[in-house]
Amino acid sequence: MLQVHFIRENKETVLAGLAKRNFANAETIIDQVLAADVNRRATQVALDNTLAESNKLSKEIGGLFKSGEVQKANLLKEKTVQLKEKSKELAESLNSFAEELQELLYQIPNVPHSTVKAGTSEEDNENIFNEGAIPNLGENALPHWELAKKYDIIDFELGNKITGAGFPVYKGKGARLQRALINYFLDKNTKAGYTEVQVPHLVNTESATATGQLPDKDGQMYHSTIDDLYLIPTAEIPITNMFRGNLLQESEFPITVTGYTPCFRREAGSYGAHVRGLNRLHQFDKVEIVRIEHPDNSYQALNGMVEHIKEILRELKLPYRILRLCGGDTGFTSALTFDFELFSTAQDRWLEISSASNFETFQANRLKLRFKNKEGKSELAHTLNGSSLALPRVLAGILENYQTADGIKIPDVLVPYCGFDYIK
RNA sequence: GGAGAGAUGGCAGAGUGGUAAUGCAGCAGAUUGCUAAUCUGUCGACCUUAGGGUCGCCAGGGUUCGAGUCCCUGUCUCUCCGCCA
Repeated sequence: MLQVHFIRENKETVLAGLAKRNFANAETIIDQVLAADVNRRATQVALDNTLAESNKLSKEIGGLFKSGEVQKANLLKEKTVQLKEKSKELAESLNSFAEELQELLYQIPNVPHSTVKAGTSEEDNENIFNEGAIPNLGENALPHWELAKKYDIIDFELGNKITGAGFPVYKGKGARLQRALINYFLDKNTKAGYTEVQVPHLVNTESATATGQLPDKDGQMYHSTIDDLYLIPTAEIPITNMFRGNLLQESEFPITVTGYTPCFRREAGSYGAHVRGLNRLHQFDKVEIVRIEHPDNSYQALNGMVEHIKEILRELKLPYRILRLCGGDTGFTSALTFDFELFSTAQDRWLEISSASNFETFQANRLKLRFKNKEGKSELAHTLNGSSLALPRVLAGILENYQTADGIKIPDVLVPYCGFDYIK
């Protein structure tokens, strides 16, 4: 959520930013925000003045009672009754202006960073980095869902029986490889200074709202209505909300946390060949990194996250590219997002495996996550997160890119974690 | 699930109807021959900035001229019991 005073003081910047996202009716909604803001403030001033008068009278009445001047006191009492009615009306209208303002602000996405290009869809994303050799697999290369069946390591039908589509069962060396990846990722992250946590997999409405999944992505999360809890679509929610409402000292920066969780997504509206196999699941595993940063350092921190993820992919020897998302493809809450995609040779397409974003103060505003700055004032912190990494597509990439006539070769760096070097 | 206790500023912790003590931490300044001590101010949010004003003691209502304090509803935490991995 953008801060009202930021919009008030930087209207043109906000409009230019929203234009890069192709955000419809930006001007209209910004004007509505500004109007609601003016109304809210004017009403608050009127209310404050009424209450001030009322408070003053109450003090006088107190004094009169003490000195025994009951008649005078009763006269003043009548006056306060009128003031009370007036302030009640003003309070109600203040509330409705504040609510209106809040609802409008919830609809406005973050202002993209200056380096973000305008664009409407993934077609407009900028490819800014490529690394890793694309293997030559020959004509008999199989997509991962065939390999999974051939070596009996992932059972999609079994998942269908137990739950439904998009809930695979990993078996034998498939399960072991999955666990190896989780451990490997967590080890890499903790070695880079991230503190490992295990967090709840269900969150309340407040948490989901603070990181921006609600109200924007309502319907994408599984919702346990009886307890009003949501299954997490990403560890970003519980981990970032660990710090909700906190007032930090500058010396506490940077805060760096990593955690492994399953992620649950309804993926309503997804269909077709692109959702085959592991490409799009309702439940998948992911290791996440989250940073809370001083505003002056957040972009440097984002670059650090990108370098960190690069190193992991380098070690796994997987061919990948980095995209800087265009305005239209950047998430609602993000100011700048880099997507990592690995190349699946057998499918001949790029698969998104990580997304690293700087949210600046957008989440912090809802989280009320602040720090004391050098002037002793409270200031919003910056929040960032990235996947390091999402499991299923990395698994798909390994199965497909490492397939040989003798079976699936395990990347060297994972062999100690797996305890085997081939899946045959 | 049953019973009891509780929720106050960044933290700790007073305050049972008259308008939020105190300590620690933070920030600013003063002073002193010195890794520090001492003193002063500041130290929640919003509005307005010339003063100021308003709100704020878990949330939402109510009583009252006036509520941290009294009443109602809800949420959460702790203790004990029950159930259970």
